[in-house]
Amino acid sequence: MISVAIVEDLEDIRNPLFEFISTREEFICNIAVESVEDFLKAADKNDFPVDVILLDIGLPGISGLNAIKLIKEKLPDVNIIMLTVFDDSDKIFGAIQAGAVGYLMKNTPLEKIKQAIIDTYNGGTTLSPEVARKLLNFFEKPKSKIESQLTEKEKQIVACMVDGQSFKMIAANLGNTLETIKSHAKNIYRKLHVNSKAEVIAKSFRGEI
Amino acid sequence: MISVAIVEDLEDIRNPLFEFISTREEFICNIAVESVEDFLKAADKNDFPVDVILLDIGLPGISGLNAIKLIKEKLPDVNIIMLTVFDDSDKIFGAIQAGAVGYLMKNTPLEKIKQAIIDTYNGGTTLSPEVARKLLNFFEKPKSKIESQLTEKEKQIVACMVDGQSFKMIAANLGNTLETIKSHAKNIYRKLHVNSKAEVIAKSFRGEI
DNA sequence: TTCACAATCCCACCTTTGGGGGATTAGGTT
DNA sequence: AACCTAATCCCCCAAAGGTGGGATTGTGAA
Repeated sequence: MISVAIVEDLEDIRNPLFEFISTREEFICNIAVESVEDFLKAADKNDFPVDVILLDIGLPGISGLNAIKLIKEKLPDVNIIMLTVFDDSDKIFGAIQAGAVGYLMKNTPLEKIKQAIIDTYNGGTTLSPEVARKLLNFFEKPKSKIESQLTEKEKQIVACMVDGQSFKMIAANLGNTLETIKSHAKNIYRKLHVNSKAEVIAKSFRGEI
Repeated sequence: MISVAIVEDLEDIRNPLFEFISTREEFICNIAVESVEDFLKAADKNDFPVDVILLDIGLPGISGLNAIKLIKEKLPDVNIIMLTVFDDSDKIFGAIQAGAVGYLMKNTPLEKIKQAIIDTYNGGTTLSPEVARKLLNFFEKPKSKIESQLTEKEKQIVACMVDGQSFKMIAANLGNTLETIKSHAKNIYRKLHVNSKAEVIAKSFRGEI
């Protein structure tokens, strides 16, 4: 019997999923929670080892993406299948690199989800067709970088931000005043549609710049 | 209606496959041949554009693997699904790099092959679970051995920081006060020898946490 | 039983950052 | 000439972040 956990904030999705899985004789579902925080708590109390986790990628609070690393530290051998409504390739690659082994759209028929859990448990993996094609495309030809809309100077400043430098340090390093760097930062935020240095750094590391 | 071609030397496999596909109303099969050479000849004479090819990877003469390149020169937009009896990762990667978009074991049930053809035609792809897992393992980051000195709670907060969240947002998401998060942040900075959120995010993305 | 430490919260004070205005200069386009 | 943009700098003010102190509770190890 395969022990399955569900981490999904929307009741309309979590409840039918729980209903389905807990009534299959192949599965047992001791954990069906709405957040990563709740899952980590539940996993501590649970006697059954968790075999497979169905994890929403877009959870509020700790996102499913960041949760993978946290969960794998606690449960290194668990198989994580990501659930998503979007076909978001950035998140797909993030999830894969973090160690997820499956990636399904939420509208996947229940019978296919069942098969995916079984395949995953047996060391296979299930990707929705769109996700699989994205992976193959990655291999076929090195991805063409999206031409950044940032100017040369702005890219330099982003690079300094990514190093963890304060505006003051950036100004010193690039030979400008603090005000100049602040001014550039404002323009960078506008172009990237963000409003903090933290978001710029995150975007940069995700390859979105 | 999807035009499907079959290139497979073994009659025991080719004939049932042809029987199945040509009797589905979704498909038409004008080409069911035993070699790549025959396929290329048939493709010239055929009026129907070929949409999907089921191609044996281990053909005598020109192998399926080498055939991909040849076929794609003549029919650049065709979708090639490889058929194999072996779970041979070298051949898998070769086929993918050459431009195949699907990879199925020959013992795959006919209904799944049907679905794979439809998915492939619609821009998706189908990999058998074992093949998919191999691909994912290729992408997965080797996990760092450095045991994090951060507590569970602290790791959660770092995960939120990495998402670009403000302390206020983190407090709301984790159900704490702002002061609690600030207090944890202080401890995180001390443990990681940094003094800003930006540095924590940078460290995290570099896998140094 | 002490002791350490994680987790929770609070206050005060200061620095950094973000958003809203500007301005000037230099370089190109139309 | 009129216009745009990049790059440089300035001011002000509010929001967010960082630092240095606390306090309390609970758990688990020495």
